[in-house]
Amino acid sequence: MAYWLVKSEPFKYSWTQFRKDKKTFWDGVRNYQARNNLRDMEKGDEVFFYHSNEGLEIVGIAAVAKTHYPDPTTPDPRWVAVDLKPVKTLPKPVTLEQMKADKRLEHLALLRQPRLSVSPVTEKEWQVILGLAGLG
DNA sequence: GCCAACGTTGGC
DNA sequence: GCCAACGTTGGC
Repeated sequence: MAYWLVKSEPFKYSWTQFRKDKKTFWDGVRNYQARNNLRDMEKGDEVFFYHSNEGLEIVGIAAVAKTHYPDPTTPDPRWVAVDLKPVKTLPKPVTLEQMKADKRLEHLALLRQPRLSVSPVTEKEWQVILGLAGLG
């Protein structure tokens, strides 16, 4: 069981929309590191859903519903997609500011590589963020 | 295989 | 809307 974090611009695809859809394809990733992370996802892995540009906060938790398959949005075989389903909305969203301010999260991949759209989260970091979200 | 140019992302 | 950071592309 591993933990991840995905980013989405709320204008493009928001958490609210995701909850309504009950499920989504996580596609359109065009970065090798992010792609490798997608490929490493196992069914049941949990994933923080982060709003970039607008909000700048983790708003919910999703889970991997289906492991990687070829990205249907491109004929290029290099890229993959996964299916995600929403698990729960955070009682208190965790902002980027909060995470930056927390010494325990200084190695968080999101903070070190802000441009990576799919990044790993360690179990320790996961627990810290759950705590900040009011789920500790 | 290197490196400059360019495009994209995302925080501010 | 700007700009810095970084990944990718393409010429040599």
